[in-house]
Amino acid sequence: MSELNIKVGENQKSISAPVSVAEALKSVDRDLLKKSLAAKVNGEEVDLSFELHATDEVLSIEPILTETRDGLEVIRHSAAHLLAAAVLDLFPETKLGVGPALMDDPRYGYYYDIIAPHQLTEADLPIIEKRMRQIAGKNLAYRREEISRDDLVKLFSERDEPLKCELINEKAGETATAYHIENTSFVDFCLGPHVPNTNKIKAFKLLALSGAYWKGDANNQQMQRIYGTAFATQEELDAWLKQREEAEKRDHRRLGKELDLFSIQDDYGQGLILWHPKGAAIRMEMESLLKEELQKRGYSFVFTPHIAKRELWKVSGHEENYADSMFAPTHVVGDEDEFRLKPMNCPFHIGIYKASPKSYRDLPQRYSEMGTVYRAELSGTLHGLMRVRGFTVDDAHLFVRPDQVREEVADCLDFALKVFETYGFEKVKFELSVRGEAENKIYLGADEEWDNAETSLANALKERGISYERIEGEAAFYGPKIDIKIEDAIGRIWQLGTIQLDWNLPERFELEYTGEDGQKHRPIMIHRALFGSIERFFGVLVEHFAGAFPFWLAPVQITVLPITDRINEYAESVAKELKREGFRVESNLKSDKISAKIRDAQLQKIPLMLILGDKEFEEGNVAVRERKTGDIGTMTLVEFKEMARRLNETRALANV
RNA sequence: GCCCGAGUAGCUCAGGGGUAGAGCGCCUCCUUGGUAAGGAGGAGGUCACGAGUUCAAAUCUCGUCUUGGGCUCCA
Repeated sequence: MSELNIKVGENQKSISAPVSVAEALKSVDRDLLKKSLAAKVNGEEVDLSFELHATDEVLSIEPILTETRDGLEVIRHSAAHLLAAAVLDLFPETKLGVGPALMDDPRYGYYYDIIAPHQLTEADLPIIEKRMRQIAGKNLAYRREEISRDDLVKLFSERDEPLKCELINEKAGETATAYHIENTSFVDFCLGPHVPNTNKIKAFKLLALSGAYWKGDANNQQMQRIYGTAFATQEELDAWLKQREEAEKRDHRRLGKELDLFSIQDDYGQGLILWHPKGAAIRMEMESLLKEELQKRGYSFVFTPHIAKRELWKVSGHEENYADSMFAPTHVVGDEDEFRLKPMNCPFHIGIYKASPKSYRDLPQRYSEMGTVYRAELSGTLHGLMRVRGFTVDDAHLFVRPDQVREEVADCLDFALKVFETYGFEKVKFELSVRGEAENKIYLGADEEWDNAETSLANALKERGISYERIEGEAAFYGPKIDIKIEDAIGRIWQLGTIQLDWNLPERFELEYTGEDGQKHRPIMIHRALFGSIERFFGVLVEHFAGAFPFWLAPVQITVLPITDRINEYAESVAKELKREGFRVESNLKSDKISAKIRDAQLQKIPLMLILGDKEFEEGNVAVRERKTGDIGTMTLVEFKEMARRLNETRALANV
């Protein structure tokens, strides 16, 4: 028996080897072992059962604890195995695909892709889940095995698991690792680590069923995917389920209908939005905010058509790279020329730039447009306002000299922060996508150009004191970009706009300006959209505010509620006066009781209600109720107008 | 596009081989009530569409359309 030196946290000690990781941890701290699911030995993830052998070096052992992200990943991955074991148990003919943990998808925690002998339906989920619980309850061990690749392939081909064989041949080295849950027929080709036994998986749930292509490729066989999630404790699972319910309540499709904001109707086409008066009122405010800021920042407004000659899309490269997302060409009867609906606005703004020669003094040129574009999205991907076929981009294209990039980008960042702050998005995330190891990607332009551009973007971010994430290899082939993401009121992340540098289109369209030196130079184009799509951002806002828009955005800002019919006339005069001042006002003259009228207004989430009875009429006052606070007291109409005007002007998020 | 679920009144949904149901909303009447639902009556539906099975289909079968969940965070 020999000695082994281990280090766990600050504790260093020597124990006799060989010894399992579990025993090693236990020798340091009993409680620590209880909380551990797996461990990292010198940084490498291993099971608790992993055997440590004598060595001269000091082994650093870091437990992977239940409550950490790594721990959760182990739980979820192990739960995926448990799911597969249950499915195999119930349907022995099943062929296995892959079953990873999902750590960044708020919807699910893991899945397993299978080829099942019959088509599963939602009714199967509780059955499978029940079997998972039975297996988990038996407290079976997850056993790891090191095995030669050939033996493992043999094992899986005997079990008639063609997909597993394919994976092993692709991924495994000379030796491979397999995991087996004891007393089940489940074996997986898997790196691990896993929980030591099934009773460590305490809180899990199956969630959904879907189709999924083998390796995500639509040319491959379609498999059945079972989604589930798992957490370290039941409390966490319950909290997650509750959050999910909350998200459902905020669903913009549901609220859009309840609040009469917009509709999508078969007769008009899938993925095409009809903005109802109330939705349109909100959109007008959204656009006003943008227009104000655009004007302040020296943008020019332009308008461009919805279709253009097919030739244009050839020059721009869309025909070549983007044809699948474009509506098919169309033409005037009897005419040769073909036209296509625009999927992007850039070529039009380029046309405006090219309409007259530019000197270096003219730059930057900043063109902005609420440009409506059309994209032929696959029917199955359409989703409410979030994924549509016709939408409006708060688009702008800046034509700049290389020395202007940093400053212009910095202003875009200010712009973004200002706008999102107004909506109450306190957490805005920026991601800088730069070129990476060009494996199968051909980056356009010289290395020097790229270096300069990437540095300009990074400097713009730094200059504004914005922390950002740098992502290698995510740049477009034509230039680096900054993506903008925001976190909403219930912690969900939405990818919105982007600031993109582009030297491809200037090249394709041969854009020029005359420099100080009298020579022709090529401008750089910056594509810049903050919302990405007005429709989508509107959807995000609906969910963010849960339909309870702040005063300045609310489609109906004020509703006037007379207590009795005697007051109707006064109520109407108040409503009329407020309308004249530019507020969006309704009045409710039905013969309902005041409490019923209030309830109605509350359900419509109208920010301010004016409750008018004999007293108010006689004194010429209004009694104000705020939808969240309730009664906020009586004031003169003049005072009320002043208060409401201030709410509008400051675009206040709270109404009191 | 592909896989699975769903389509019944304006909305939310129940029902189910033999007069089509509820609540909310809408209209009318009664009620005039001070901060989240007063009462009564009425109108409103080819049960998504098309075919088939049947004496009989909203119901069962098939197809179409629409809609919802999803379609490699890589053993």
